[in-house]
Amino acid sequence: MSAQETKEKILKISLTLFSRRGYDAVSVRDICGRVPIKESTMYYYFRGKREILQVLLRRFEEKAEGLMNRMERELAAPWQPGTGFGDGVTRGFFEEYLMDEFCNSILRLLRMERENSREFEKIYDEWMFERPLHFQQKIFSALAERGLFGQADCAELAVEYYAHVFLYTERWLMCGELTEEKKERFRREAGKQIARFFRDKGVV
Amino acid sequence: MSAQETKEKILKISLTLFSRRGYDAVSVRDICGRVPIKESTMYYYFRGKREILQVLLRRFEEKAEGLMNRMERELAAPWQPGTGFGDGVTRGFFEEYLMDEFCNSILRLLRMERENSREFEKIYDEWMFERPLHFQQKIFSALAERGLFGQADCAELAVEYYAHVFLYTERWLMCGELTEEKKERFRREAGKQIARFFRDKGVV
Amino acid sequence: MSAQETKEKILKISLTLFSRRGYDAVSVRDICGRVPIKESTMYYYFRGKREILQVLLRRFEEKAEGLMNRMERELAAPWQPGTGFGDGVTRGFFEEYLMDEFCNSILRLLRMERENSREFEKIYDEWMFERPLHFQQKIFSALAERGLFGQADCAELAVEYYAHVFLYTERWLMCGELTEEKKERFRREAGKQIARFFRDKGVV
Amino acid sequence: MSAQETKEKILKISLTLFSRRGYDAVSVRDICGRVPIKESTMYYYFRGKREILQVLLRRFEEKAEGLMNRMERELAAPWQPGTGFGDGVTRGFFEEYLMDEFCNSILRLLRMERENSREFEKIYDEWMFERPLHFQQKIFSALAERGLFGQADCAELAVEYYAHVFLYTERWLMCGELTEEKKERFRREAGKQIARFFRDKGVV
DNA sequence: GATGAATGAGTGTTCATTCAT
DNA sequence: TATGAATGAACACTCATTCAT
Repeated sequence: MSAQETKEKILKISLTLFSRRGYDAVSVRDICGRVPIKESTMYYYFRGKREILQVLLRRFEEKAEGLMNRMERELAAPWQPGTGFGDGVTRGFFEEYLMDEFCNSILRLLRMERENSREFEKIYDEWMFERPLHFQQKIFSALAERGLFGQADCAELAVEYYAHVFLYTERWLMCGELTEEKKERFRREAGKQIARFFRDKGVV
Repeated sequence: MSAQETKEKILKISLTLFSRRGYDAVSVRDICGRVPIKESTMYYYFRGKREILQVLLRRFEEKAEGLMNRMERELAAPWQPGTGFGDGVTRGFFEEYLMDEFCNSILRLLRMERENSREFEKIYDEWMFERPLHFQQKIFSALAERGLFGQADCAELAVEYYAHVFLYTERWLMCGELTEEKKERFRREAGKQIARFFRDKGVV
Repeated sequence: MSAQETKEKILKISLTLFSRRGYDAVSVRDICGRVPIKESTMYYYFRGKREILQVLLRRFEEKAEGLMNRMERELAAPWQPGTGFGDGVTRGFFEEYLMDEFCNSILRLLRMERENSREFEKIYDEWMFERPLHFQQKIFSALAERGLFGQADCAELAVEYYAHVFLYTERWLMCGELTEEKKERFRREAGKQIARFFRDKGVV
Repeated sequence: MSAQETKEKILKISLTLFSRRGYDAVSVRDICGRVPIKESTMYYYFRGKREILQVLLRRFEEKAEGLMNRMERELAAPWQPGTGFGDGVTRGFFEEYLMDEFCNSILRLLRMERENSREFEKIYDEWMFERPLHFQQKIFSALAERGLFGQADCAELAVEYYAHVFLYTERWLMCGELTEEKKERFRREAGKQIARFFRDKGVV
């Protein structure tokens, strides 16, 4: 195994364990035993347990930032007739963010660690609430501009919409193993609520 | 301090710490240092750290069970004209459950620990999702019976309704200290969404 | 072995090892292995390795302070004819300070640790140079007052006198094991120099 | 940087750190981080950390031996009228030995390490006491031969003389950083004592 | 010449728990 | 009731060293 691979494996396994049991409850022994390397080898790649966490968080913020930007650009592009406008970005947000193994794990980890640290509380709040809500609001604004949606307070609509997404996210995506079965259940139930939401708002 | 008082103090302090930092991150030293008693004294009252947690959980289940039963009985009682039907139970659910210090702490603890244990995952799911949803469905059924609410799929309505409650619960009641300010914010924002919900459904 | 005895034994063994090898080079394992207790037991008596050192230092400062005070009082007392004035205090300084096992060990430890810490440098300087020189100056003043010694700059005389004491202290008392043989050699050689010193100064 | 330069840099930095903190307290990481090279590179130049120390010691012994021999030769040379006989060698002993950065560092290192090792204890004793005393005795013999000094037990005189040098050496040259200020203070205070010494002995 | 990758032994320290008193 | 004294197992981390490249 090459050096880069070893480092990646440490990161991958650490995230898996951190997201399941929380940062503190995972020991360096646990991580290294699964790579497998000796504990002292870990200190060749990282300055300490803490640094693993920091690298993971930095990567997450970059990835999430990139994803959000990409989706905003897609939103600005002209509407492709024949597809529900905004379907693509919604699917992107679900599949590449909430259900993406890496992002999902980080969000779970943050949800646990926010209790111990103001910094993590802030990051969790940003990426679980602020950004998604803000993004959803933009979608509704874009829909309204194109006349697909009645003019309304987009911020409030975003909250109403996101509440359903969040409930199902918490229920199916953020606990236990992220199985295909759970993902499917999330898609189905959240999809149903979303459909109802648009029907209620008079969108065809 | 009497024996009973000591035992209660151990439980109270343990819950406070567990709900903030998680079960594993709290040491017997932490707990006993705050009571204050010597660590070995704790083993006179409890078989071990684990038992403290079990006693707390048992109490919670009894208390929550009792609360739900009491509210269901209230729901069955004839409607007091002049008050919004169901207002009392809703207020009860908010004030005596989600915002009650004991229940709130347990729910936070469960939310953390469910990652480590199937058992806790089950309990959390039951008391954060299953029971509240089931209970909310009963409210809507009761409202429909009394003609205050159009006939509809009460289960689906319950989900739609509870999604908002849950979002605000997660955002304001389940992180950081449970201050009066946060409680007030929850009451206000959740209340607004609930009002909108009933308006949309044609309930006066 | 009683608790108090255990604590004292930890202190005694720690000092022995610290004074030989230096604080850092002595491990908690080393100390506990010789007591003998398990390492975790040490943490019942002391908050950490550092605290052992602090307790030892505090005791030394108290003891040395007490000794200096006692000797100053003796100096103020009327001269017992038939004995060399000041002989008692000089003997006290040698036997109960420089050659006392506890004080000797602490001084050796301080001599090593002063390289690592300004605090220790200060304490060493105080108890190896400042205080002894100041004390010796007082002896010469007292001798001069009683007419046993020509008036002179007592501070300079103290330095001249103490230089010999210090040389022999460093050479025989502050390295390797403090054997009776070395002590005897110190007494003899330092005594000779002291005698010569007084002879040179015209004291009978 | 050439291989030879790298090796010298390793030695120089090692000595600086060893003399400040002691051999054990300095890690290979510390040394290599300051060179800078990778730890593994060090093992190309030296068989291990221990060998660095041995090379330094060997060099010191050669250098000190050379210095002593040179000074003895100077002593045997005919007296240059107009200068205090022996001034040159005394100055040489101070400036090129006690205050020379390399020799000073080695002596400090030896002073620390002699506690851990018989071998170092011997070397320290030799180069801090035996040789200087022996050398000083030769100076006095030479002075006496030339009639500049009353016949006396040169060995005893040497001890008396060296005691002062040693006290000031320990106090100003062997702790903390070896600044110009400290050197100057040493020259001044030791010089004063030496002058007094010769005055007392009737040397003009 | 120099290093990237790895390791076994050891560091000080915290942990939940036991048990005689 | 309560505790003083003790412990084995685990913790994150540092160390000098090795060896293939």
